[in-house]
Amino acid sequence: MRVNRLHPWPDDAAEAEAIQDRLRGRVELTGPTAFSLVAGLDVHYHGDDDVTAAVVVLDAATLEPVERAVAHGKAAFPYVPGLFAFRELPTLVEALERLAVTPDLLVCDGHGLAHPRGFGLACHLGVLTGLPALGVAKTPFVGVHETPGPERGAWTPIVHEGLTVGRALRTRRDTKPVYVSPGHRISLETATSQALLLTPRYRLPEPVRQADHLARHPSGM
DNA sequence: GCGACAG
DNA sequence: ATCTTGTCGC
Repeated sequence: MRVNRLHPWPDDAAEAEAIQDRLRGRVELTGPTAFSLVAGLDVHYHGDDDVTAAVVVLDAATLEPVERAVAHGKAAFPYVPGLFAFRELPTLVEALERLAVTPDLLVCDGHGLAHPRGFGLACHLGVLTGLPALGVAKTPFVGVHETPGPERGAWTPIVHEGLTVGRALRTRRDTKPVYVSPGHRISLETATSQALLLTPRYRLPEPVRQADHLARHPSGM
């Protein structure tokens, strides 16, 4: 698939924040409620700044893999909480561009709206591709929330600066929750239901799990 | 001033 | 993210 380059690469944190503040206005919180080709994305780090980005596209109905792609590169920015997306974006975009199919939904490893400026990795990838996107993070970042009940499907709102920006969601019974937030062209409600639908067994959604596996073992096995 | 801080 | 053993559960 093709991905647009909507902005120049930032030289420092101030420029990166300015890009986030500008692109934030493009985020849409409504969109489709059902999907047929769902992509999971993840990045694996080696040594200091070598990265491998992986994308796995699954058939939403069966959760069977349809296509995979990987790309190797360098972390493109220093790690700064809140600017994390700039590390992985170029390599993730390269992997996406190697896909022959175009997915309907991107499931990203990190936050979307639940971000200090309301523009996490999932929002950034959504805006660059124009595709619906949601974020699933393994740890909370901004806002406050109660602990959801222990059963699969239980959730509580994440409230940041008076706004509900995401949900703490229990995807598996008695297992630490995940933190779901909209990225682009999706509602919080749909992001939550999709995250749950895509997680029939383990803690993390199947697309992200498989992308994680592929990023770690690009050659197979 | 000090600690915390997606991956 | 990554450095790392054993252990518990499916």
